[in-house]
Amino acid sequence: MPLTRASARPFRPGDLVRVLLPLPLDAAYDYRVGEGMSLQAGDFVSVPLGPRQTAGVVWGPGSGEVAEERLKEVLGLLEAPPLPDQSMRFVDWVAAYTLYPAGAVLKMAMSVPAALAAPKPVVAYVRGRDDPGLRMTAARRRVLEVLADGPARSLSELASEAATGTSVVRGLEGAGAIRAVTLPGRPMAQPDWRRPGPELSADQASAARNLEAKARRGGFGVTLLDGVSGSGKTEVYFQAVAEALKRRRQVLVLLPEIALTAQWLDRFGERFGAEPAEWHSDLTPARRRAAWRAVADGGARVVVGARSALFLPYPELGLIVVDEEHEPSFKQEEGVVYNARDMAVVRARLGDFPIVLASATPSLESTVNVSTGRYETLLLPDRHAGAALPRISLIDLCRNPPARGRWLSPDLEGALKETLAAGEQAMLFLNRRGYAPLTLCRRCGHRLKCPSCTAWLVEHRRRGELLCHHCGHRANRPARCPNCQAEDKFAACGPGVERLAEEVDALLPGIRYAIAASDTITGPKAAQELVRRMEDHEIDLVIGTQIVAKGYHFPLLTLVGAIDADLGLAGGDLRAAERTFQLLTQVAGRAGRERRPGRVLVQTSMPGHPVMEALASADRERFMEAEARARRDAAMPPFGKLVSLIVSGTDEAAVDDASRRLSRAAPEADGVRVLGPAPAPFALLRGRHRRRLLLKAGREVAVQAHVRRWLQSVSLPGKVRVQVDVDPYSFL
DNA sequence: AGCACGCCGACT
DNA sequence: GTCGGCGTGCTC
Repeated sequence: MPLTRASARPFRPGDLVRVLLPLPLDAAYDYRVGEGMSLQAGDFVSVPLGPRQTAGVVWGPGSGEVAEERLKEVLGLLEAPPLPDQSMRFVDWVAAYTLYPAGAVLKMAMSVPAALAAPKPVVAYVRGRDDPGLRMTAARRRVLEVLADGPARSLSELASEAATGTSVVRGLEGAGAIRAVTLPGRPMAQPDWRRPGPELSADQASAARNLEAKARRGGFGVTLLDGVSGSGKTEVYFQAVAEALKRRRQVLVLLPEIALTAQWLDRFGERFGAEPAEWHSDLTPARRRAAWRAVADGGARVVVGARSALFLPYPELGLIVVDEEHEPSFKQEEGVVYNARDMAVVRARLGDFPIVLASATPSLESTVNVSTGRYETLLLPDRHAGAALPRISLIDLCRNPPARGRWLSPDLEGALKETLAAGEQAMLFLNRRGYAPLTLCRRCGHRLKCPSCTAWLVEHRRRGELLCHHCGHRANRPARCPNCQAEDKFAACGPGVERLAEEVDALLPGIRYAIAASDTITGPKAAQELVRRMEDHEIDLVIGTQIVAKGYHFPLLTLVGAIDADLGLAGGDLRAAERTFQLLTQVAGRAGRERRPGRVLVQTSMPGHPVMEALASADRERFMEAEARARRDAAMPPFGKLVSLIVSGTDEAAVDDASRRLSRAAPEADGVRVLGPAPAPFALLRGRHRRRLLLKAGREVAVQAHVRRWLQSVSLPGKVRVQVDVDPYSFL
């Protein structure tokens, strides 16, 4: 009916519309709808902005608060499906919660500007006219034979099937023997929910049925899938994925570290017979564009991605799975600061569909939400296929120390030798990149530090450089001490994975090992290569940082050694104990995942610490209860709320002045306290001085309103920046 | 985020 | 004398 059509596109020529731009502006801008144009909320449009033009989204009717002479006209409607209403509400919600401008949040949903143009038609080749005069070569003949049967091929497909280069194909095109045609966009291969899943254990099957029923019914609800490492959580939630696909809904699976998901993708492919759409930072521009577009037009039914995949414009999202939900890397620390796990729950609530949080070591937040009844829980207490959980033993470094200048205790060294002698594989875990975390001058004690951060320079011997892990500053190893000019007096202090490798190499000459750290495993390809080398038993040992804790399944790996289990406990971080427990449990979970039993040796100088006792006694519940009690007593999250403000700038005096003024203007209300200013843990970072204020409030307090009013009440010079972090994780 | 405007060091 | 460094501010 005309009536519904008119109300569906309510903005007509001459009307004012509010257009949200993907920029950190405080508000959406008003524009006038041009002649011959009709718009609706969600439309992607092109608008003038100062001297340039930008893409934005029609957010609603104009505010009418802008002087007539400043108003400009919408330039045009872009050829992309409109941003779904749920995505718009999500952007507004995240902006209000994180206290970032809505435009900054929208930018995450519009991260591929090229996707807003009409998709390029797919060009493919078919046979052209038969020309007896055509000069024939072997390569040309192969090309024509390939096209003789079956469908049109793209340039690259045709060249590779005919085992020739693209120039031959183009030559034939020029000669008229083949011609290019445009095809409608190629549909992507679709995951097939009808394919039978693997046989599940009784526990798995009952959890799977439960999730399946939730996906069938729809409706918002959070389920914590709490299963020990190796219990087959993935297969269980795949059942819910299959059900959502059957209901014609899109599915999003969030993984903490997409570089490490090669094995996950293989499993998905085996289960559903097609690849999901991938979304992460190292996609090529073309694949990025294709993925965004496929999500927007509904062609992508399953998306697996890192946290930013949450902001893609799903028109039919019906299930989210957050795998490894405890992972701190779900917290985005740059740009808009948000926690993807928490925002995923919000997204599910806005869309009124179920969400599954999966982990072998659930976060305290989720555990508490289960105990208060906000989340449901499904338990998988046993490893799949009868594999046993590994035995965890502590090695007391005070009683059983390594030799001087070494890091492997005699016990761990012995276990390593035994394991390799038995033809099995081992993993050594040390959460420190590089060779040594600190280099000092033995004569004067001078320590090499970063010129623009409060941090030591870390020696990376293999690259022959000293690196700052915070700003990327690089320096060569100086020949003489910059302080006392002494030559050759530098001493490396403490171990990193490279130094550990050196020790192992000396101990077991010829041992085949790989170092796995963020600088050696840089993307999915490198991760896949590591997996392959382990599976093919090309290497006997992996020496890795925290990136080896996640998700890997190495059938022959039976020994895990944690070199310095206490590393994460230093520094008064709120979540230090929880995180250390999770990390060590996850690393331990790599051992003995198939028939051969695993063992885990944890080197610690604090065997009496609650984290170590919990690991040794496999008593997660008691540990988490004690953590929860401590947090409740201190009114800390999740029993209280925190907002951190980092004041930063290059001018230290201005930063100090701004922080003091903020402190004086701090909100005064029941249940709200402001601590600080204090030097932020990195008081100097990338050349900027930093001070921190911390707002602490009761659970019931609407902290956002307080902080918004607080920031508005103080006018600060432009050279001083305030970064707001609602629910800070790392206290950096 | 761009892009323009504006105020201090090494060039024809 | 200017070219240009990026620090600061504005964009409906």
